[in-house]
Amino acid sequence: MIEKKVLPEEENVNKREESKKTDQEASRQVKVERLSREGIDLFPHNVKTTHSASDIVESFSPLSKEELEEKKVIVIVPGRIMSIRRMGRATFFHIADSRSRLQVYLREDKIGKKNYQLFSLVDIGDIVSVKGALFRTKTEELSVLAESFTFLAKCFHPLPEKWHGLQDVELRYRKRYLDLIMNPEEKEVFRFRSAMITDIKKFFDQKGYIEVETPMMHAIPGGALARPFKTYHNALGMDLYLRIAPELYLKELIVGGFEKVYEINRSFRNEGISSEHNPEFTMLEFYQAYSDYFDMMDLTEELINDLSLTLLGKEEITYGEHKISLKRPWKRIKFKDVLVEYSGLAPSRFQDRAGVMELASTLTSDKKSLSYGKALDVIFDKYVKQNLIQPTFVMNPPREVSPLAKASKESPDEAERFELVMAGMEIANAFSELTDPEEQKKRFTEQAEARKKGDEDAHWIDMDYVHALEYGLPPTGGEGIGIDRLVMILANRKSIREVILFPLLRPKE
RNA sequence: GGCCCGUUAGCUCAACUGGUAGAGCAGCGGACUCUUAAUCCGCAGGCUGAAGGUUCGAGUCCUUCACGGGUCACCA
Repeated sequence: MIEKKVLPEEENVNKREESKKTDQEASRQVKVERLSREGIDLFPHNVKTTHSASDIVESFSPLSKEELEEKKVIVIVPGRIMSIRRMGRATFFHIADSRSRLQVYLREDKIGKKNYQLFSLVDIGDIVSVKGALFRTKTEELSVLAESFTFLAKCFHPLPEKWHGLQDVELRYRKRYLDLIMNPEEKEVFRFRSAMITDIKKFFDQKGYIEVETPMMHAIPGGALARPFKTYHNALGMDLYLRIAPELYLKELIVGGFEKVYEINRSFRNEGISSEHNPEFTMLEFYQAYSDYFDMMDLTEELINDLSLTLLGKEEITYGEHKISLKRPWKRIKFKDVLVEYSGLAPSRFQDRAGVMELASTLTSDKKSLSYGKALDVIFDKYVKQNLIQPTFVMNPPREVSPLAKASKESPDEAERFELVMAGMEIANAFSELTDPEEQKKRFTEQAEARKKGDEDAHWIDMDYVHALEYGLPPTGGEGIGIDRLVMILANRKSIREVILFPLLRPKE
């Protein structure tokens, strides 16, 4: 009885799946069955190849028709079929690898009637390897004259349109593989990203830094002002938080005697999603003993300028409608001056504290925890940031919003800290690290009070970290750079989702 | 979370003030041995994101919901 009840349901499930199949998928299924009947392995374990399509394009493009004919280069080349042009007893098709497309010319008289018939069961999207000699067509296109072909994988679904590619943004993010198959320029973005990270590592390695890995799961989330993701460790029976920043651990390594450390890895913040925010994002953080935030400014200029020269071969880049010059030196301006200069607000408006507080309170819903320092920060975000297109070091923000930075000697309300803003986006954040344990404890206590008042982003008290400081942290400059945003700027992409392979989306259905 | 916009064939897009849902590519069948967005002839493909409502009649108007994009808020 039970089995009978279960079975029809299963059948229904299968039927539903089958009825979901489109006519095109059904037709591919029929081909699969016919090929299997012919004893053809559609998913072989391996394949021997001699070249990739890119290899061939790179190595043989300079050769003329005659040179190719004379050399008789036989290749075995794999690739995904991107287009097919059948013309009776001859067929042209293109195969693609990660960089290049290569044309294949297939003739019935060359590969035999039987094989030519089998090829009629090949679809766009299938992965094959082709063996044959290189030649040039009448129109001079470098091509393979096929002697044989082998299935490497069957594609069960039709590919998106060959001319327009995949346009639907949602589909592009949900099925990134389709985006990558269809839109080669998207592949370039991720190739660029990879090259950039390689160069960053080279840059720091050459300067004597060591790359380290610190925990991603923290008992106390620290190093930034942000809301964390919470998780739970069963065996230890404890709550853990995904890190919001690696900062505190990296400074503990400086205490431990590594003078220069960096880490490139994910941090996680449980906050809104936007074209500039993904809940998990990649941050570069680096710390250098015996330096301060001025040294960090120099280093930052050098790094980003280097990256642009190495990867793009220029110092002037285009970002959307803006031209951005990365020529050194970059603008350095104090936080309080930038407010006056770029906010568009009358300087007099910053003269009385009450007026500033009032203005800020109209800009934010979070009024409970609004202090003077926070109020200035709110005004900066709302009125100033978007106007800073050229790279700008905004120096000495309020001390109150910088609980891990040294206070400025001359103006104790300010922090020895800067934010690097570019294209209206915050790219980096650095300070002369606060090294005095007593002062750090005081700052943490201030933060705890702010938290009590409802500031959910206030820093947690981390006595382990204070304890580490008690052993002596030398004067240290430290910085975090948002890698995703830096890729956005250098690769000219307007959304962070365009530079993260799998951005977070709500599951559909 | 607020507001605005979008969701139509596998893909890219049409469909006027409510009146029979269409094209290109892809697919299927046929012709074609140098094509390249191949060409030519023919065919098939849709519960218009989901659920309600208004109407003689809804892809189109209204409500709710889902997902996405933009923007504001939040957020370094």
